[in-house]
Amino acid sequence: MSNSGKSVVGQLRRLISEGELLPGQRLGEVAIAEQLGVSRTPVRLAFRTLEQEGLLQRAGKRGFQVREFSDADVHCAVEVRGVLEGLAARRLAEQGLSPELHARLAHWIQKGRELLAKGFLVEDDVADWGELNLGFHGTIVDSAGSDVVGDAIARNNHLPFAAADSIILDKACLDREYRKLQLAQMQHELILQALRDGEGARAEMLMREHALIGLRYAEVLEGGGR
Amino acid sequence: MSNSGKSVVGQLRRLISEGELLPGQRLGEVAIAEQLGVSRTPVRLAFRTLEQEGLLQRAGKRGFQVREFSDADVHCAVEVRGVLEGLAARRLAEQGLSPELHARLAHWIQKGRELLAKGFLVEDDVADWGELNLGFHGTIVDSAGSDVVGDAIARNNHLPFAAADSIILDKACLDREYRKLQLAQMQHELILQALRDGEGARAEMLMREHALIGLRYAEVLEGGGR
DNA sequence: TATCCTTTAGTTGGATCCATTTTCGCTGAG
DNA sequence: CTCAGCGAAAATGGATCCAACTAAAGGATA
Repeated sequence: MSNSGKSVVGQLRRLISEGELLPGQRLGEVAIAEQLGVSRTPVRLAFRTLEQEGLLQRAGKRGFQVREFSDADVHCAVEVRGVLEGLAARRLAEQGLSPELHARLAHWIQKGRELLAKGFLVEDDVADWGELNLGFHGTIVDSAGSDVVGDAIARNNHLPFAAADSIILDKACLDREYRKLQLAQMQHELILQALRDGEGARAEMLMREHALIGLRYAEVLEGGGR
Repeated sequence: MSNSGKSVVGQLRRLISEGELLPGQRLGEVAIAEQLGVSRTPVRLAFRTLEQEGLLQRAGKRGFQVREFSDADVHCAVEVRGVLEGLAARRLAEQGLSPELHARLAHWIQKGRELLAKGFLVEDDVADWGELNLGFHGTIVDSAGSDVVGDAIARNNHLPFAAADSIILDKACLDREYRKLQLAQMQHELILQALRDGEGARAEMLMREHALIGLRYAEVLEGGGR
């Protein structure tokens, strides 16, 4: 079977985010089980996990259905990530940035500078930006002093449109994406500045605004990008 | 069986929050299954749910263990609730408070006034306050325009010390609790004022500060009350 | 003809069974 | 005496079986 490698949860997540399973669609355990070539047991386990993640919701008294997200939901999910990452940034600024942490963040910022230095984007840059963006954000969140914040962000990121690396919406329009990443890079640098100088409130607000980058563009692009 | 009524998830949650299952303790499926008098299947489902809720974490490659929470975790969890409820309050203020919503919130505030009017607390008041507090907070969160915020808060509230109704720590010391609830009531009234007048930033900040009530007391009380 | 009741089919929750993996303990050798 | 290797037992993941419940469909009666 081709599914041995990937978990049922991951497969279902992919099927949902790729639109194979439509929002509102009712999911039967047996149907999914035979579609994935496994027994009902792992499917039942996966349904519970995905329910907690927010991708599925109970359909009445019987079974689950793919949750559908409105524009307001997307907006809220991005704002939720913003306030949570803002909280992490503020805590980090308040507790002081160690030299090691500063170096780690500066490393990712340097990566961003190099990526944008040539003045335009190529397709491969998208993955590289995703990596450094994940590194920058992850470093801040993991340093907030408790896993609780990171867990809350991770749970929120299970909503496919809410994750930080969903900034890149449109590989076709690399010109616009370049300007977007320029702005994001600038915000990263300002955030590090605020963190270094212990400016908690500024770091928090910068991080919250930073989260909205993808959203504002998504709104302009007529609700694109899921 | 005495467990037919309550779900396995609920029973495990109770066992954990009551200290029957100690933090760091390894949980075997069979052990829990026969302790609860059920088969392994519902236990396996419950473990996945509780893992997502953050009460359990994977113990190496095999099985789960009760997650242990540091003081920093407690602090962070309360702050997370604060920023999320603050987000809900700000959104509500920005979108404007309908007359119906204002009436609902004023109703809970009136309940609070009546409860505190007599100048002291009796034991039964604790449950009443929990109900009105839940009503007030729930009304705001449910009106934020998207279930995403409420879901994030609900997930965070699965951490037993993070829920809004965990303000009441000490039934023995009703005098101190009375002063605490007086403060909380005042904050509720200020929050409604800010919501009514469309003061988004003020509503958010008041809500964030409001979340810290239990925490500040808990710190003074030497980490008591879970 | 419409509504209510009954029956039936399908779906979900719980229990048990089988296979795989991991860990612990025992034994033997250096 | 210690460490490594092997074996056994236990625990977990997956599959299947059984029971209970829900929902839908069909028939009967007003």
